[in-house]
Amino acid sequence: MQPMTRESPTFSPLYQQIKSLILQALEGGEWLPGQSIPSEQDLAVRFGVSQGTVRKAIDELSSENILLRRQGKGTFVASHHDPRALFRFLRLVPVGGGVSQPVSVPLECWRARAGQEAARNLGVAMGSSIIIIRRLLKFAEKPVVVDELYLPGDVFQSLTLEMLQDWNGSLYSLFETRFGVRMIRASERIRAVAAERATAEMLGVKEYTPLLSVERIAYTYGDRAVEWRRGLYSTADHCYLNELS
Amino acid sequence: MQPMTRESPTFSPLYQQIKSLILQALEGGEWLPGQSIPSEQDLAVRFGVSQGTVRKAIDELSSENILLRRQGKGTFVASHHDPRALFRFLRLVPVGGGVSQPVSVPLECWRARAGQEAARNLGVAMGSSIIIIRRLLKFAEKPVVVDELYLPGDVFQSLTLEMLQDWNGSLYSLFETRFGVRMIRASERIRAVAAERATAEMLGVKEYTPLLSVERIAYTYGDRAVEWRRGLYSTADHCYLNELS
DNA sequence: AAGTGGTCTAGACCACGTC
DNA sequence: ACGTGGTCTAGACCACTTT
Repeated sequence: MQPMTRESPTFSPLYQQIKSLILQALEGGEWLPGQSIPSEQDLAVRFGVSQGTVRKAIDELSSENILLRRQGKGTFVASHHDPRALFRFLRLVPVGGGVSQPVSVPLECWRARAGQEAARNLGVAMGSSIIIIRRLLKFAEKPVVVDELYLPGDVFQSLTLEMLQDWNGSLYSLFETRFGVRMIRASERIRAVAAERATAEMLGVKEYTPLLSVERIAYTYGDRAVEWRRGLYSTADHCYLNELS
Repeated sequence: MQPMTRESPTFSPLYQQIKSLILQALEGGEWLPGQSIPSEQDLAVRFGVSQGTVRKAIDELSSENILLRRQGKGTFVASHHDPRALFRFLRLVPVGGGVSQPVSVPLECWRARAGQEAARNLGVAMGSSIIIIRRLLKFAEKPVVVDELYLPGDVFQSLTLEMLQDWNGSLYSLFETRFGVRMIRASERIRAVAAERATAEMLGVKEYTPLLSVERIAYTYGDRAVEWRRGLYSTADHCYLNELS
């Protein structure tokens, strides 16, 4: 592999090309979440570039939380099994300051056809098969979030309510393990809404209580949207924490 | 300058030490926001290290939005005058998808003594002098946010309501220009609350309308807290956008 | 001792912006 | 033509982990 010259219309730095090749390998399942990838030196030989160039590619993938470097041990494919990954996608902290692990309680799971909004958010055709999940998130036995998720049916074909209930771990670790779908990034749109009666009951708050409405679109490799969800957060005992930097 | 050995109890990589020295120079006002800093080669000579080491230090400062590299031109001290810096600290987008610049409308500005909460959040002694600002944020003539800010009195001594009203630009660009205080990062805690009567009137919504309560602590160099604010956001036409990555 | 990532250096050349 | 940051290389040595 050689650096292209400015003459090339598709010019990009060598380390970016290496980064793409590594991403391809990841997407193709050559190295699975939790496993180590080859050493920098091996990859340098494989791609025919210097170790420094591989290093720079891995640096970026590492800062994007796609790979994880561990000195002396190697470089690993990031996994949602890692408890540190949890807070990345669930930015809820107790208002008092303590710590407690969330417990996911799946309520329903059914098939449907994509409406206009779901189709747009998931990047699929209207009328195509989708899966809808409703679920509760509890902290220390107390319900804090009620979620509704929309997933593309083709990707999550064999998903059932039982599978969700039998799994103890995050949804994303289930998706990663059972469906080979690893969430890379997401964007959330947050608004304030009043609790409707059914929601209020599930969360144990009064009707019309202000709640956070958190709408998320999550993406896997190649910026492909594979989840659209809307959560209603009770912020009596927890708040959404965001670090601006 | 030389790399320390593992024997040293204060071991840190050379490039981290260079990074600290650059931060010191920034904090000391050696290079002001918007200005360029010396070239990598000059800094390498000044600090007695290789260009690559300076480069790595600047890389990190650049990824933290403290410096800004421009190929062919040089490396610049980031400034809140840069319109791109605005969205970093105000993650509001129109729900329709259009674009419009916010306009800040200062309402009040007065002196007070720090209570327990303000003292804790600003890292000052209880009873010390603080400044409180109330202000409205409008998008396309419509009020969307009402803010209350708490600032340490010693840092912002000469601040007046007139100064705020005469300034057209963001608050942070005022702080940077008039008080030499540059905000580096902030952390926000978001909850949902019901609008009180006075707030509802200012935002043009009904009493008890659900609003976002966004509480922010902002930090300058050396992780020193220099602002505590609470904003109430009307999310009828705008929503808070957060990218999880 | 061997293998991994982490740091540091020196030098070559490219791409961008200004003079 | 010159100066700036951006890329790429090759090699040395350090720090951490495992064998």
